[in-house]
Amino acid sequence: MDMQLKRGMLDVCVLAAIRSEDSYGYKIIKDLKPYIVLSESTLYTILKRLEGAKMLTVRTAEHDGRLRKYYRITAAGSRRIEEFKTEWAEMLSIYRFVTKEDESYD
Amino acid sequence: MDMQLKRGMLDVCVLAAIRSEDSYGYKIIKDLKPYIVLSESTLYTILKRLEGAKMLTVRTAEHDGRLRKYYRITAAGSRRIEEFKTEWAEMLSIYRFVTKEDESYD
DNA sequence: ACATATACTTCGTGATACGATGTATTGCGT
DNA sequence: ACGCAATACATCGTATCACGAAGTATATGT
Repeated sequence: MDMQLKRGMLDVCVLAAIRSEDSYGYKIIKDLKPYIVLSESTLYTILKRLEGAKMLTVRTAEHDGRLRKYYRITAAGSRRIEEFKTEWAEMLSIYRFVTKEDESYD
Repeated sequence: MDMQLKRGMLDVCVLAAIRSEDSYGYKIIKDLKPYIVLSESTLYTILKRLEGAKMLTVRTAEHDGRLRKYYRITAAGSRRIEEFKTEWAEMLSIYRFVTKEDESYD
């Protein structure tokens, strides 16, 4: 999968991964793996960016004597997912343009 | 439209714009405008990249006493468009994951 | 004891979209 | 005749961003 292509989906994928319940870095990567592969350095960069944009909040909690950072989606984060749905319609229009058969010759 | 999202589509859009007949920079921008807006600096960067990847060839021709650079798609360029169709299936799978309703609570 | 999995962090690099700016010609309105 | 918009291409610098590499530290299985 071309990195450029998935680029715009990454942020929204991470938000979707924490949508139904709070999650943490390692788990997010594993949950997303069937759909999109991303490295740890990529994920933590994204999490920081989303935190800066107030699309998620962070809380540190101990689990089995080890610290975990749990991420929770905010209203702004949910709105971002909704916005993405709109953008997808534009993507679809572009897709149709690219894949439409050439009708100049037949 | 979020730049990140359209990023992966740009190259393929440009290829699609010259697919049915040779075209030149200014015209490509106008033809793509209904689907995707890109600046001249962006387009010429892309055209150079696609030329480097041998997905298109360039020829300079005079038109109304002014030089134009006409771009023609190659077999590799057409293959790139076909490849994109496959990638789109992955994009769709990601889209479904992001937009699927949360079934944890009802 | 050692390897593997879990868990998070930082740094550097390469790719790339785009605004700004520049050059040059054509065509149109007044 | 003059100015301005449109046509047409090019270059430079910058900001964003994904990711590999490397590091730190703990838990668990063999």
